[in-house]
Amino acid sequence: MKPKDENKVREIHRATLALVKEKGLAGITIEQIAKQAGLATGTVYIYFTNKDELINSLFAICRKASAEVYFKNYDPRAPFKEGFRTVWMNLLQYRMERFEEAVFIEQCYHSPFINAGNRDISNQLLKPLFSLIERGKNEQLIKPVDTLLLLAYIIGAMSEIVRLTHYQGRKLSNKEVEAVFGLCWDGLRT
Amino acid sequence: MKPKDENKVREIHRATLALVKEKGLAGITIEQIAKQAGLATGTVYIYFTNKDELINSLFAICRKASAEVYFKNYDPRAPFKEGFRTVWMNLLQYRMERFEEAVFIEQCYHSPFINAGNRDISNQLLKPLFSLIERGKNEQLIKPVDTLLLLAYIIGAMSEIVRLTHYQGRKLSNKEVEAVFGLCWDGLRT
Amino acid sequence: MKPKDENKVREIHRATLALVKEKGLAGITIEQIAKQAGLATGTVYIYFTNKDELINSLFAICRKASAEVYFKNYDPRAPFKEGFRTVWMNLLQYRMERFEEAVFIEQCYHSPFINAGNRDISNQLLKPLFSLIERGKNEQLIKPVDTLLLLAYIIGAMSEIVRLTHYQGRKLSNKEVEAVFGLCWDGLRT
Amino acid sequence: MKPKDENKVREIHRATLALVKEKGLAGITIEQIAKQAGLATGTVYIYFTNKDELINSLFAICRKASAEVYFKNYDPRAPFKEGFRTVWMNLLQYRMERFEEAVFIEQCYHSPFINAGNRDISNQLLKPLFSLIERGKNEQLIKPVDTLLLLAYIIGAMSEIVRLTHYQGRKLSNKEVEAVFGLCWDGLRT
DNA sequence: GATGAATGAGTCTTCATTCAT
DNA sequence: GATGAATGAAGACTCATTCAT
Repeated sequence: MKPKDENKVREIHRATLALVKEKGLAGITIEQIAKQAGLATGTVYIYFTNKDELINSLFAICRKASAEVYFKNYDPRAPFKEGFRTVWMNLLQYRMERFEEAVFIEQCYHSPFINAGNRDISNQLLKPLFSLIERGKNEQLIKPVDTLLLLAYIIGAMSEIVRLTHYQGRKLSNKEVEAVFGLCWDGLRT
Repeated sequence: MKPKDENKVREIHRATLALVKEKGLAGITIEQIAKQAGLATGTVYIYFTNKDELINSLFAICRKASAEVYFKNYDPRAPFKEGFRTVWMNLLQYRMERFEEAVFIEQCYHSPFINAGNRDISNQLLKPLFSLIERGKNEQLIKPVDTLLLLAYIIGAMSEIVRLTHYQGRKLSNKEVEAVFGLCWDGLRT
Repeated sequence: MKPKDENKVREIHRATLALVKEKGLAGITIEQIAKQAGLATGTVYIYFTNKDELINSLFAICRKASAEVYFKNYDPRAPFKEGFRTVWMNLLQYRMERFEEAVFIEQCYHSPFINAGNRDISNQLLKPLFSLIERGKNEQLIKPVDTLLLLAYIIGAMSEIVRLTHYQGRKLSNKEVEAVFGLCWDGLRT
Repeated sequence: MKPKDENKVREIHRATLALVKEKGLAGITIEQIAKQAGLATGTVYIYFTNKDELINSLFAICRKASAEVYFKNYDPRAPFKEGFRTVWMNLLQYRMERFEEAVFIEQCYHSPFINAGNRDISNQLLKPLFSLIERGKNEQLIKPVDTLLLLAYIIGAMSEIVRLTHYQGRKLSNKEVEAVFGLCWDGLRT
């Protein structure tokens, strides 16, 4: 007896991310995913009841995984700016390393695949970031602007920069990272 | 292949934008587009040779249209900050009013529809913005950071904020618009 | 503009009956049905939303069509035996001519296709036959046995005889028809 | 291909009969059969080379089994009517108890599974019944009608009555059994 | 030009069968 | 022998595109 191979779930997810980045959600088929993952078409259906569930589960995983990394090395007793910087750097690194996931998430919004429940859950993952910004505002280090707007500002700028460099086929130098952080921080601070 | 009724072309484009926003590129069919535009399926093929061309032409139009609006009321003799502010406001207004186009463009980027040529052309439309930022850098009002990074910073932040408010089902108040401009400008300025 | 061709519905039904007789419900595919009807696969889906509906509609039609023929030339003022004979002959003729329909109906019972509603409706079609037998019982010409049992007796015997001759590749002679009617009538009469 | 555990073969057959009655031949899969029999999918293939053979073997068994029971308690020296009555009652009892088998046989007849050989063999099982009726005709107790027609009459009527009561969810009372036998016998007798 | 029915290649999904454990 | 995951051919269904009206 061969037990269900939890590894295969990961292989399928990985293959899906790669293909969505390349062709978009509109352009992928189960057969392609299977081939990319080194499996037969039917095998995909052992691990997922259908394409919908495959996409939704991947969506949920991507959302959750990112949230778990954001606060790595974050020390709540350190001064705000230092803590913010840590989290910001984590975010940047994660997004650069996992660009495919960002593309996938983006394509999922406005897709017939993602069900409403999944969307809501994923927003809750922003909460820790939300609290962080609130702290900065309480300490009067951050402008007294609606926190969600501030988060959109931070994440939007970062996403676009990651996207740009990705398509330029390069990485940000350390100097550039500092410069970009400077843009972001100067925008936020009082 | 493009006879008289230029009106129908616009109807089809409009229908496509609405549907892509609702269901994503992955979820739309020619039949749906035709119905939404109040036409028969076959009629779409009188105005577009195929789906590919329909999407590509819409992509090109969206790109161009936006570029044309950016510099409305821009006076090159006015001080830099004033000019930048004018362009920034134009950008913001355009994106809020035509959110569907932003979604469409975004979905197109990783899709099997958009051909390489179209992608390159569209980037050239950024040139005026590019020059504007360069001017700010020359006048030492803007940080000496790679201009493309600065553009990504400006546009990324703005896009995300527009998206956020769109999904919140609201508009930015005048005060919020000023606050957001403040974030952006404080980030950029020396 | 080419309007939906009601003829095609009939073609598809006809093709389905032929194939079910040949291969059973278990052995038919939409592609086969389409080919047999001289259509493309997709065309079948213009007239039926799915295989299920195709089978169910055919089931309903077969049931209804038969009921309409049973009482042809039946004169309620004629003596009972004469009227019964007329109906019995109609039944026999119909079943011999439309053997395929009988096979189809038979296969449909115990199939995943037929939905409960359809089953119930079809039973109501037996009502006229039911009344006829009741009349015979009232006139004390027919044995005082549960009417449904009598109907099952009549129809079961007839069905099997039709089936037998069909597979023998022959028709009943006039003499045989009379003989079989004799079996049936002698069983029923008081 | 048929090793020890004859028990499992029976379990698989039993499971198949139950499922065919419920869903028809068109609706069953090997996986369902295995699950119903409490086995793994692969195990079925230890006892049967393929689905075809599974169905055919079950078909053959059902046919044979029934034939063996028909003449239980039949005394060839008893008067014809008594002997016929014994056989008729055996047939009735068997069909009521094993309704599933009747459904299965019926579904098999127009199916891509049953091979021609199996069909012919099964008809030979009717021979004892055939001889019985011939005896009745020789003794001039039974109408001089083609024997196969008489058999179809007897079995068809009985099948339909069993089916009717089965779907009514009830059994025939002793009185009803006598009444139905009366119908049949009065039809046959001279 | 406009229509929408017709087409059939291409998807998703199922399922008989195989095979590693 | 038993298991159930893996396979891939085949079936249901969709949809871009064509074409008769």
